[in-house]
Amino acid sequence: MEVRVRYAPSPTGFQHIGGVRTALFNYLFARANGGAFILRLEDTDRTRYADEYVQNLYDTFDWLGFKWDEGPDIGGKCAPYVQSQRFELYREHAEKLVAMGKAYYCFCDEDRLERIRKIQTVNKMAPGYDRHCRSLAPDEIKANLDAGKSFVIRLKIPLEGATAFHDLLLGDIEWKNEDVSPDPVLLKSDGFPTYHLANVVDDHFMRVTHVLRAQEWIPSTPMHVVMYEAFGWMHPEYCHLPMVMGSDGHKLSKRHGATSMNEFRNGGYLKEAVINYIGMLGASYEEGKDLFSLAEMEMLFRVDKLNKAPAVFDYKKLEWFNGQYIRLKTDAELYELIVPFLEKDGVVGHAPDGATKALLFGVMPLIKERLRYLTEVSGMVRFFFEEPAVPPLADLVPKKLDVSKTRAILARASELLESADLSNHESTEAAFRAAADELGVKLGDMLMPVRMAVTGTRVSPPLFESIRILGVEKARSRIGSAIAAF
RNA sequence: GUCUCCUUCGUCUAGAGGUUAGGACAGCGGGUUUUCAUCCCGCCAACAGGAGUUCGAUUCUCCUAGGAGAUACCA
Repeated sequence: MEVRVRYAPSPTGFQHIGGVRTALFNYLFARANGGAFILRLEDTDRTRYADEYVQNLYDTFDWLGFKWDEGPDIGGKCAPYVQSQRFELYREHAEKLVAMGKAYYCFCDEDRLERIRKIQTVNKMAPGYDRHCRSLAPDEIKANLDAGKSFVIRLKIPLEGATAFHDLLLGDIEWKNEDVSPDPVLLKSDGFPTYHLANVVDDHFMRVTHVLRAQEWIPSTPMHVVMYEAFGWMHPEYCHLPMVMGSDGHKLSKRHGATSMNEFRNGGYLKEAVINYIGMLGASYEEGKDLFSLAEMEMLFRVDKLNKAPAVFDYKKLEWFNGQYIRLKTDAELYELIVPFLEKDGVVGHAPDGATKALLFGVMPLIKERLRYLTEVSGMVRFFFEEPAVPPLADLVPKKLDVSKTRAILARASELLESADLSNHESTEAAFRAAADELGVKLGDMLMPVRMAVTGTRVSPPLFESIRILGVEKARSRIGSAIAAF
């Protein structure tokens, strides 16, 4: 039987780490098993829904480079893949369960529900519906319906016994029926299905064979199983994925730092780093190897490689992955990645001209080893495009040296640069070293004032290369400005 | 509160009934070096606790503790 899995996000927020990870694992599972990966939009929560979230979903996965085999945008044999477009199907099936005596109309309003909740809390009882309408007489139901009273449809959870299911990762899990949520709502009063109904109906009709989802769904799995049984359907295989936690051990959320993929993308992360890191969170593929491409993970993914315990999201380790992948890029690739950030920061104009591009290509090897995030690029290369402010004296003069010495260093450096062959590192460095000796200072102390004058910062790409790319004339003029400020 | 799941260095993890319990990130120290990085080397650091099974348990079983998740007309 063909393996079919799905990622079924609800467009009620921006795509975040947790969702993307669930999507990744489903995607990998499909690829590793030669199956199909389906995207389904679960837009049944009309109060939290927004179009921009749907757009964000597409943008995010487009960026990551995930492709689904069936989905709202590309169709497929089980279309439509948007739940709001399958509206009738759910209603019909909810009614069907009522007809079969497996579900019932409930006319309890918000107030009554609120009241019983209050009583339950006061009496320290487990909160939940009291099944009041489960035993309504047929004529009572008919009267309510005829009166046009608003209703929901609730699933009858068996009052006794237990419901068990097998989890591919966790093994056998059994729940006493009395501990299953008492008669969950299937169809809301607005006619929309709840997640539970829509999920089960769609997974059935879309012939989903494996449900890989976060462990927070474990408690609702028994009610899903009850529903499948009520319908007389086989339920899919379940695999509940370990959750992603923040550093405090709680479910990862905004307060732990960036969580939405937007933030990572705008924050200068590479998709390869994010995918690699997320794919390794709660899993391992091969001892002694850390870097895995998406293609490699597609080959290697197996459920028994997953860990059962929740995993803490480590931004430091992601940062390391990011640096690794930046270093793996060719100059041309890195250039493409970096330009949007330079444009955004106003370092270069839109659609850089040939000269700018050539300059940046020259700079690429200098910054590749230094970037941790693409966002850092502007700060590193700005001095190539803009005149840095003349540094204050205090920053120009190296520790232990005085003003006149520094002035002499700058003058001498400017002189050396005039005749230096900057394409030859050794000779340039040798010349500066000799000059430093002459002046009685260390090479580092000789170069730091020059660095400050030319780049405007204490930390910069290698000086000689930078000057070569910038142009000796510009460099000397900046040194001149610094001297003039004394 | 109740139910369910989970438990190897700070973090992500490998591991097997007998190992000096391995790797990676972080941290610390050192080397290379014109700054910063990169790169290289080294150090620190873990089997939650208690019973049981066994010649031998970190590994198997049970209990305890701790953690997490769920307890909605949200997913």
